[in-house]
Amino acid sequence: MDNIVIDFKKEKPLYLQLVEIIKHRVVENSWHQGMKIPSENEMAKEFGLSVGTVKKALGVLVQEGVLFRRQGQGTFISTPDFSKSFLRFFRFGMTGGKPSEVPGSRILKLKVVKAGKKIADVLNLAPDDKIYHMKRVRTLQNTPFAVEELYLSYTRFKGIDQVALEDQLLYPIYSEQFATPVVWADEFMQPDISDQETNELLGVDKITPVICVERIAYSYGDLPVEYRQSACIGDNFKYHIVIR
Amino acid sequence: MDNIVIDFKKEKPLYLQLVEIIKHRVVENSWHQGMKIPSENEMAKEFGLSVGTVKKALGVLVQEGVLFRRQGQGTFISTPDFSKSFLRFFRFGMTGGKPSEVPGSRILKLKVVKAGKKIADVLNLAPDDKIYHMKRVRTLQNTPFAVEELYLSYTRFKGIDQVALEDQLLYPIYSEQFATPVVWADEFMQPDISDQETNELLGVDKITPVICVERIAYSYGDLPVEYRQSACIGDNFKYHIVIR
DNA sequence: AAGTGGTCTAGACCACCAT
DNA sequence: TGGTGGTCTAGACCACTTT
Repeated sequence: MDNIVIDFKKEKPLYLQLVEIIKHRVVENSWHQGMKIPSENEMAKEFGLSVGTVKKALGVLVQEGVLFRRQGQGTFISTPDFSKSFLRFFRFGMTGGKPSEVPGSRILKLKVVKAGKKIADVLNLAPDDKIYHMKRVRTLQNTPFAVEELYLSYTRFKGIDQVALEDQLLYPIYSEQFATPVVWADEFMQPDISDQETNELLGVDKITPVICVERIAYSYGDLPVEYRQSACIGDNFKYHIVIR
Repeated sequence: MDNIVIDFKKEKPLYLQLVEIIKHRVVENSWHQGMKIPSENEMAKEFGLSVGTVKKALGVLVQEGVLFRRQGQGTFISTPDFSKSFLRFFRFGMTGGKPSEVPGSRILKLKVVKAGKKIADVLNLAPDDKIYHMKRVRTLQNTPFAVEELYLSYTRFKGIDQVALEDQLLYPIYSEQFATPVVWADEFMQPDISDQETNELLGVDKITPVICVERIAYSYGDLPVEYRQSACIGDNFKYHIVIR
């Protein structure tokens, strides 16, 4: 089952085969986030490759963000970098660029419901499967900036309604209490204008621009584990990219 | 003046020095877009480096998008890739993902004015310097989707008011008629709600979400050559990123 | 001092493209 | 056929970190 050996028949470059093997080990969680992996020399021996080929494979994985390396220490499994997230703005951009404090959260609702067609599709479940449906308001310095609806697989996160979630970041909880680290995510952003209910929850009194962010968060093996819809106050939202 | 030689004293890795030299040649335009550059072997000889080191330098430049390589043919200077642009969406996203036709443009205004403080700052000019100020409506299938204001250095683009710009893409004109290719760009995106004038120009009759995109386009040597503000109908705008 | 990754070399062989 | 980039090797030496 496990392709633990390199195929020297040249059907595929050796360094790309090694890339696949390493990714596979990360996916099946025998190597986990932050962990140090074997050195170049050890892997060269293990797979019968030259050090140069191993270096090349590791270089690819560093480029892809799967690994990071530190001279004199070793090679490690990365955690995902949310610095490009649309939501990140609210944590770092609103107060003028400096990293500010962790946002607060007030839970409005956390119930077990049936997934339904759309959510089931996104989370790769059956429509009749049970899910957690959470609704919360997020704040910075006690000022609300977003209303979020979250959808989680019931079987995977069974018991999360017993955990204190108020003012907590969720991904460390997924990782530490449910053995489900988030390793990458897809985000979609759409502009809209605020409706009555959102206005009330966000404490706004007239029509304002709103940023709607959808995020699908994935764990190892491209397994979708969380679907999230956020409606954020768009007043000061500004997103930046560089085109090269 | 020209750092045409590699310094072997190890103040900096040799391959990074070569990266700088190649970038410099691109910047000063002695190597231009699309052009084939010397082969690995030639460069190794020219600079007294091993082929491996040249390969590494070229690999970095491919990663950065400065070069692309084709086996059996050679190494070439790239053109920038606007596929991540916020504006690109309107060309490719609105009709359902398939590449649709080039957007049309109706010029509303094209005048020479003084830069003023803000534009001068962005375009690296003096506030009293003259600039072109253009305003145009952009359309897809004869339906307006954006109002754009553009600002261009007068000295660099002198005579552009004599060129037929209606329904033309500007960057090929900058490149071919004014020897000023756009090689990268900075974009900022902000949501807003439509005002009266925008509504009229875009043919909308009530308050709708609007996406405001600012773009600063740069030529070789990080020289800012165009500043552009676009107000786009946000109704169907959806932007996607992957976080790793 | 031992182990790590980072740089660099000089070669070999291959796949691909133009002629 | 000759030139190009793509892969791979087996070393050497260096800079950095930990023990």
